[in-house]
Amino acid sequence: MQSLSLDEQIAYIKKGMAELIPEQELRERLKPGRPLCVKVGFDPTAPDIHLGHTVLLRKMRHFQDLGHRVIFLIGDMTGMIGDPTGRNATRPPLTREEINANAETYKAQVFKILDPVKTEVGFNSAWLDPLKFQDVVRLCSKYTLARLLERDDFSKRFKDGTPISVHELLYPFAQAYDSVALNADVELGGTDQKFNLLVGREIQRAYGQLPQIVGTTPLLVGLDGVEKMSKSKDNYVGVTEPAEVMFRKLMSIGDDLMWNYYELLTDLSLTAIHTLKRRIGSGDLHPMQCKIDLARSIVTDFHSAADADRAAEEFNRVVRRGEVPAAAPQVAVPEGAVMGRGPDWLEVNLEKLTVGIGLAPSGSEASRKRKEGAIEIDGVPVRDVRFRLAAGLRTVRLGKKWAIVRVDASTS
RNA sequence: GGACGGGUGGCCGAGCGGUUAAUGGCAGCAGACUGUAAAUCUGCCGCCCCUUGCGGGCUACGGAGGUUCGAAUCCUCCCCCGUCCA
Repeated sequence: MQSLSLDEQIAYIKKGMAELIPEQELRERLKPGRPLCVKVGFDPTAPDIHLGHTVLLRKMRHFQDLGHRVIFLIGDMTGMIGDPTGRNATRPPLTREEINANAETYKAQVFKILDPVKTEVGFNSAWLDPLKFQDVVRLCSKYTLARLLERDDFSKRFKDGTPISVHELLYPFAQAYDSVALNADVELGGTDQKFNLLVGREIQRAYGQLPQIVGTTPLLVGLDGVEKMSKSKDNYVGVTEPAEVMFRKLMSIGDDLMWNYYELLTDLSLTAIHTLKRRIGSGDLHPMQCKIDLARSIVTDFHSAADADRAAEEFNRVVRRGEVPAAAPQVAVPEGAVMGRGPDWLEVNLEKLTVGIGLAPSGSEASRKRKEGAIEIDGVPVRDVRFRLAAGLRTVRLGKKWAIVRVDASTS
């Protein structure tokens, strides 16, 4: 990787990046070939990582690939302030215990992307804690209120009359001081972090350092193709989800979104991605195959190639051929569903059965689905309430949910 | 402290005394179609019971009371949220 030309390095870095400010400075600093100090701060609030977060992590990894030092900085001190970014209200600060717990969760998930050997994990309390009041005053003297109010959320809240506590104004300085403490060459963050990252440049300058280069990564669009990926929108893929689930979720994205994901969630170069596009255009590559490859690549990152193969196979079997999933749970007929018995059969109430084995959330829902003909037993839609199940293993399906039901007539 | 406006099902948002489990949109679920999808079309979209019926019951329109044969719709008090004036 280090044998790449300067242009190639820049291209590698710029791929999937929203902004690089300023690119020319990065070029200059890359020239001597010394490892740069790349700093990325993480707010220890929401440690449940999904693919949206991995865009930034992947970019960090790219810097590692190029031989640079990457600092994974946990903002334990700033977490106590509560980052006002994107908030229209004051954020409740976290306790020490919460912060520590979240930091651990982070570390457990983050190394699926980052190279653990090349990653330095740090806490900004290390240098923020010992600061004296006069140090803080000195830090604050480097910036003006007017500039601070340029920031969107501050000015909006100020105009609207929503309270802004003074300590919130300090947040960008704390973050900027991190850059000073580390003498960072580069700081990365999401596009929403742009303001804070840029303050870092000014403060570093004021402390006689070379201002850091700022790189922002775009927000990842969620599976729905519209809103940004977020847990609350339920359009996300969590990095700890099982391979099969990840695979299936990824296959559900629209074809257009696939290119965006290729750019932000794989290490393929832009030229390689273009080749794929061209091959689909010429009919040489099937779009579905292309999406399968994407899903496989992402699943491999968080599990393994073998898991990805298994997931792909499972996808083929269940979704494309409509066969029973390997992971379909095997369950007994719930007692409450049994209406009658024979020597080699069991008569069940279909609605109670589907609820009892977890395919339907409520009796009413089961009843509706039954009337819609959505309940299948051994591949045949069943609309009868009372249904005779032959002894043995019966597969019951309601939409995407499956269960293998063990029908044991002999036991009374 | 004062003056208005508002709180409806996961969300947005109609309804303003009676076919109202509550229009419509979004989200969701199922079915059809397809290359998995997306898009499109169709049905569903509170819970429970009986069961295959335009069945029965319960709960629901911020909370608590009240008026009425009957209230999400009217009245009273309370809580909460916005806007404006002090």
